[in-house]
Amino acid sequence: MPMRAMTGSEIRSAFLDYFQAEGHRVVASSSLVPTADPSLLFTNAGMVQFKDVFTGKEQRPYSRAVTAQKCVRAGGKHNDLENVGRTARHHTFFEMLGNFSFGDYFKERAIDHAWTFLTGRLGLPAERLWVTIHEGDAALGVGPDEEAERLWLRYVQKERIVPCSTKDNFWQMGDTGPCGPCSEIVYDQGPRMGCGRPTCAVGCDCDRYLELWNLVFMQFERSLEGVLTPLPKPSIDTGAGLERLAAVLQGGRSNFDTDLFRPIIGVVEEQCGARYGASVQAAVSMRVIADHARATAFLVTDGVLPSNEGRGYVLRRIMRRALRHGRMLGLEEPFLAAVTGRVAELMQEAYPELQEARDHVARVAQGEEERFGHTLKVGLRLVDSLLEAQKGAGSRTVPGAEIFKLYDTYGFPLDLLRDIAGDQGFALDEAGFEQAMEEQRAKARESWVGSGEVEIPASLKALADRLRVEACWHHSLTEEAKIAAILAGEGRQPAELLRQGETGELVLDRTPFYPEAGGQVSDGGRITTRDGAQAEVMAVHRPTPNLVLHRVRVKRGSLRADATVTAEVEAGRRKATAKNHTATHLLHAALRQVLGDHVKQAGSLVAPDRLRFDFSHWSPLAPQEIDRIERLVNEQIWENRRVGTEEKALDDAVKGGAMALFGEKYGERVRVVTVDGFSQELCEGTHVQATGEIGLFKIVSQGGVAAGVRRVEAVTGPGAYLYVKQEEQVLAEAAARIKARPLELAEKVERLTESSRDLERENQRLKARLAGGVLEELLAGSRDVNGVRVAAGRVDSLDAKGMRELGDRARARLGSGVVVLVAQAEGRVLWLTMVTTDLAGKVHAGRLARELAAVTGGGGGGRPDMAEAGGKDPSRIPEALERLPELVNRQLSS
RNA sequence: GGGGGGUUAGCUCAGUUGGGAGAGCGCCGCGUUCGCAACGCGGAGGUCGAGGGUUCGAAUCCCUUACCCUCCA
Repeated sequence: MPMRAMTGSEIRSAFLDYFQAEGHRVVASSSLVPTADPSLLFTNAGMVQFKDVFTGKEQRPYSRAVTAQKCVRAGGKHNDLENVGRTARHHTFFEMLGNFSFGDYFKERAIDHAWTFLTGRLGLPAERLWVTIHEGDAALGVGPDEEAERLWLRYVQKERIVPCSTKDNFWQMGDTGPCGPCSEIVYDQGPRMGCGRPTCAVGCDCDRYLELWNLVFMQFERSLEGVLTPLPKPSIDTGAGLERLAAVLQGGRSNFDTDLFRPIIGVVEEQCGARYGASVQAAVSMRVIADHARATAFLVTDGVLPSNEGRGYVLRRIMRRALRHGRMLGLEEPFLAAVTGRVAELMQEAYPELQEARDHVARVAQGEEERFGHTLKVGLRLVDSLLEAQKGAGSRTVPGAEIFKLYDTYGFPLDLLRDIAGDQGFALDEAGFEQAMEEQRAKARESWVGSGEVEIPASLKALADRLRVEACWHHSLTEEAKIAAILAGEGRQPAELLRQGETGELVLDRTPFYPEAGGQVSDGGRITTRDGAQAEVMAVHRPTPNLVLHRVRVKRGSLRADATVTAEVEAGRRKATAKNHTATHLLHAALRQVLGDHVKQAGSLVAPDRLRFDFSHWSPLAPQEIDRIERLVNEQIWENRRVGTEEKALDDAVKGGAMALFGEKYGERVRVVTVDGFSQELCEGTHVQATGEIGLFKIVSQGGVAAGVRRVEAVTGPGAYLYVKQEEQVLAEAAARIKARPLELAEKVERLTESSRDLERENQRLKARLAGGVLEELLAGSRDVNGVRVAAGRVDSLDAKGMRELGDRARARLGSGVVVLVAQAEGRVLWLTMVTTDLAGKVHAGRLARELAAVTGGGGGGRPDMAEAGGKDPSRIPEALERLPELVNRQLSS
């Protein structure tokens, strides 16, 4: 027996070492963001990165592998988020240890290895281990897994081999594909950890019987009809949770009592000044924070940012839950970054990327804490006024609809609302809330149409399986090729012939056309036959690796399947695109040099006329930063650095420092594009041979795309020249208009604005004086209508604002009366009517305005004391004014 | 993918039947003070996210769109 329990780190190494010694390739953990699998939110098991290997779609140069895989389980089908912290075993982030056989060894070796490792290397007492096997399933047409039972009997007594149902012990990847029975190794932690019920046994959901390791025996292929046929070369997929192993070996009651978690909890203890375990509630909060901080650190490191949809939303929920528990511990100031920092320190040996991304993670954490703080602040205000209103209405219950609105629209945490309302003696209508919630869920489900994956039509799938296209785009622009297939019509059905004027898609056996990929747009060009037929290539794409589709329009003649054609790429477009693509790599490297290593590509467009680059970065770029980036890129162009490409193994490429991007799918062999001494990136695109060809690089714009993502657009070569030229012209023209030299432009504009402002003021003064005169005139011309003073006048020199000011002054001077102003401006009529308050109820300004405007061919209205109206016929203004006394009089006498 | 809410001065935000674009803080100037803070007076600063429509008239109503917040999937 070892004197000291193994640490989590030691268990991980022991596992990898053990299987490496047994002929397994140690494969690095894949990103938490699954590559090329839109159906999966996060990597949630060790086998995810080997999916295509199991189905045979992908080949690897090894047939046995071992991994320690980072996993996240949150959101999606099994949503355990609410359980984390309350139980001993639930986590959002955990590490899965797994060994894999791809058609190599099967059940016997898998069982031997698992047993030997647990009892031998880890020293777990054999008498505490139980195993489960699949009991068989008539519906599936599968009998009990007697083979596994026989093999287990070599190590365990029959009493400790428990048959289990399909629900627990039969694994399948999806509705179709590889599947098979599983066998689990269970550890008996003893009665002190159990529920004490007489029925307690393996499978009980208490903590006594702990599932340590799941062995999946992939031995069948499931067809669409649900029929299982044996696989010729069955495979093995296993998974053991590192946290559980550590808990068992270190003798703790929970996964949180291991060295994987205690140091993280320690940081939380320091932050809030309370001891872990002092109170049950506080302990839950500390566990939640520790767990969620791990998930946050790993997810952000793998390129996920908190947002309001998809993966980012799950991350945000995890982070906010941690923050909420922080507040429950009395932590009001940002604390999460300190905790994620500790996670990075603790795990850096196994996951060096954590340390590299540490500052980035801290910034993201801090940003989210600020945003959450804001959400709470706004929410608290709303809660206050809501409770106030309820009190006013004499109610002591908060309606479900209001709770829902707070939660749904403003993101206010329900439990916090419960606390606040409770303190003030309010009850919550939680049933009403649940109902509203259920309605929203139902609505969302209804509209759900499936994941964003584009379905490939069956006809294309069949074609792809049959064909293997030869890609020539990296070494030539013109190729002799044969038309392997033609697709035409709405359903993209195979066709024999494509006639003049028709559009369709061509499959060639070899092609020089670059298909749209990695942000680079596809080539254009033409396809011709010897007998003079000609088609224009409009777009090229590649739905599967074996299938390149050329979208064409036939200009002349017709194209026939099996015909021999000449495929010719438009060289100018290709060249311009290549300049922009290489420039994109230079820009990416320059951004990282100037802004820091947290800059990661988040999206990219490479077109012939421009390039667009999205990347993770927190603040807008300062003008000086843009200058430095632009200059750095241009310096590389002036240096005329060589651009080389090279094929190598993915591992070697990454070790050599090449930039690999998340969200991209890479095979075992990758293409590395190197700009000597400056940049190295995995890339399939087309590039220039030396940076000098780019000519000139100019950033055209920069802006934000989403929180934490910035976008830069730039042009190169002739495009950049044109851009600069245009700016020069605009400048020259502007300068010419104000008779200045371009260099003096700023100064001269400054002087002009100043003088224009002076003139403006002078104008105001004159207008005011003029209005004074007009005012006197207006008052002098006022007349009595049935005991009411009516002042009316035409003021064409004033605009609407001036009229209102004049009207106000006239009304004040009048004390009691009616003011009517009318002006003609740009062929239209503008009316303003005002009535002093003492006449309210006698004369209505709105009605008066409407009636006056009607005469001049318009309409209008307003408040009883002030109204505006318009019209279209200025020639009738005098007529309208003449009718004014009559109109006023009619209102007075009605 | 589907809901809810938002976008108004440098910042935080008001702005109800559609009819004067505002407050607080900040900034500049003047006053008060030995000086500072505070205070008083004055001032600069607004494509009311963008585009279309309805109307005599739109920050306000309708449609489209961008972005942000938020919930659900």
